[in-house]
Amino acid sequence: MSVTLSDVANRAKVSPATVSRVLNGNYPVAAATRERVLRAVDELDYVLNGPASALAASTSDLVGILVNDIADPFFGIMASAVQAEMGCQDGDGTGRAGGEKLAVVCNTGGAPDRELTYLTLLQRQRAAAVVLTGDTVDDPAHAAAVAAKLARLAEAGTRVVLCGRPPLTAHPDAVLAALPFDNRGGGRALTSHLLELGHRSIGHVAGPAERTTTRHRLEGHREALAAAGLGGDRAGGGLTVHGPYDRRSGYEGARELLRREPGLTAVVAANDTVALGVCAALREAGLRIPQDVSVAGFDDLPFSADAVPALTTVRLPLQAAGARAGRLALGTEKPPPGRVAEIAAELVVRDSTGAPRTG
Amino acid sequence: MSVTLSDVANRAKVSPATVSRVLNGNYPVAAATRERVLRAVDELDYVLNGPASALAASTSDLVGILVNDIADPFFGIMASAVQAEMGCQDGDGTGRAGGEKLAVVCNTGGAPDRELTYLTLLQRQRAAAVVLTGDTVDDPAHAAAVAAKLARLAEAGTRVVLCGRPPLTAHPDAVLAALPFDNRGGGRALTSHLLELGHRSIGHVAGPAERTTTRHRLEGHREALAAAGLGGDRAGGGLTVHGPYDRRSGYEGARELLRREPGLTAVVAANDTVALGVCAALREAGLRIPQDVSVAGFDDLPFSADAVPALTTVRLPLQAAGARAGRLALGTEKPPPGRVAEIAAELVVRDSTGAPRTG
DNA sequence: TTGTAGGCGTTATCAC
DNA sequence: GTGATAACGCCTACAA
Repeated sequence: MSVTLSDVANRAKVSPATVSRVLNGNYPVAAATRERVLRAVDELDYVLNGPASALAASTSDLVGILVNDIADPFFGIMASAVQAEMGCQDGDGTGRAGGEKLAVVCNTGGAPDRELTYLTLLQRQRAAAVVLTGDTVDDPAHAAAVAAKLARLAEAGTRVVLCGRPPLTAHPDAVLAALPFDNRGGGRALTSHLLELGHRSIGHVAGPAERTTTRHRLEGHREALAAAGLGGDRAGGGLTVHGPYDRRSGYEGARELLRREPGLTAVVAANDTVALGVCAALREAGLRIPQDVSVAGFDDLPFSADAVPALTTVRLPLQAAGARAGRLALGTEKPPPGRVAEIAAELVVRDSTGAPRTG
Repeated sequence: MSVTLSDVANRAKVSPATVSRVLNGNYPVAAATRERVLRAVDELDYVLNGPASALAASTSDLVGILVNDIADPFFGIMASAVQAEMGCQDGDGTGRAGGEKLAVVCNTGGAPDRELTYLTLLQRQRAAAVVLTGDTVDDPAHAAAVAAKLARLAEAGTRVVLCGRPPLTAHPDAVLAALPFDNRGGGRALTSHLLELGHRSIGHVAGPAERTTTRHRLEGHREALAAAGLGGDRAGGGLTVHGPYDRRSGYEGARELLRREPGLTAVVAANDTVALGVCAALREAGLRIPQDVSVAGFDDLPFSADAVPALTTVRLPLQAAGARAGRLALGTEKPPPGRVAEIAAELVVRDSTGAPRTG
């Protein structure tokens, strides 16, 4: 079969225990012995049996990252940042992977049941940590189920970190740290910006109706409107449509908004991708951006700066947040006081917003 | 500690072996017994210990997916497609969902050593399968190292599939199947298209110099030029610059090309993202697309259709290729004859290319 | 500093 | 159809 620890032990003329100790490195071993063992490992081309050591140590070196949509750079950037923290640097230049954690990214598609399924799978693997990114379904039953699952994971020693997702209400102590994005503040800043430019008829192509992120961004939007004395029906949804986080949703949403209110002078999109769809629909309707209609996105993904016109949006430090979540999951960084640290959102004004057309 | 198989066995008043059998579903068990066991599992909220079963069965339910850059939709789309295939497929019509595989996405950053490190990690986990996506460094030493590693993995029972990567030259039998993209054909089609439009001075902002994909796309480009009688210096690199697969590379590459050859009428980019950067630089130089300069991308990522102007590019069926690779890795689909099936690339002509300005 | 031995939770091979 | 019982490969007190 495959070469085992005792094979190495025999070759190096030591006990299996000693081999285990040099491999794990967290135990004193004589330099000469270690040398001999390492050589044997190399000669035999030995690779540790992960499952066996996970069983014996009752913990694995797997770290799970849950994302809604891996094909969306929003999640890709965070996942990448988390993974980058998992230290791929070999401890002793031997090219041997030392305290290496394997970051596994799990694509839930945003489906509540898949989220739970993956959590169970990770629990089964006795994952060392789990990072949940993105928002979640805004439903008490699902929230409770996830919270319960996370509580069990935490109980079993898995470190749970929330990145860009609101803290748990049910078992708040189950998560090591939560790094929610300030979606509300971002939404408020964006709409305030539009109001300051003079816009009074602002459409909103929001995200999926039942998601926390959608709700928070919308709340920020409405707070800004209310602060400007524009409450009531208009803020209540007359100029709001919902849809998924894709280009098509923006395209169709904009057409629908135009139908409802041809006098529209600005559109806020659920995110940058949706904003691109909005722009396409607007152009198709013969409207110039921003002369006729202003458009704003959210997230500030890399392509937004290159859009034509360059997109006004709200920057979320995805890379930084992911990196921090990764360190938290690894135990490299201390959790913030209260275990919650809100991530600030920053308004980025570019060329897709301007003063409304007069008259 | 945590609840184990024997706890369930006790509660259900059966032996651990029986519990194992109903959980794995691939063994005859009396309906009544199964019922009782399942109930006990539910009541105890039992979750299988993955490492333990992997150890005993000497195989895990992990499937590794290696990608160069998870934040790049090019890889995100493939990874997502592979992962989508890992869903619960019923083993033998029993209906029980047991064949869940955990797809783990590993971000190599395109670095050769990280590629090997991840392969070792996967080997350590006794992964059931490994899917390698994207291209690789065009270096014999590294290719040999990877091939050797893959051979060991295959030897240990891991199913190896190559998706969008050229077949191995060293241990061709180590991989179950290779699905290389027809980068050469795509490159040829693209440049032919430009030549047919009348372009004679075509710049090329290529990918990283030492990668197989870069080489193949470039070869296609030059084949087309040669076929049109435009060989020599121009084809040899006078109008070719290299850089990473990002927007900035396109931006700087285009500026450099413009400096070398102000009379340029077309630019071929390494991929769609790079093409966006090219467009930005061109516009900044006061050039219209495609009236003054035509631009073409590669891959046909979702945003390309929304670019302004919509990008002419070469479509790679990333989603379909990923799905097929996933099925191959799972053993759901038969490997192609010869274990190699080239994935066709299709020219997509949109608005960013046109006839060159006359005079 | 190093060796010995028991156990981690499952699966698989026998019997019954 | 079901129950004992050995592996599976490694970790970790405990001894030496």
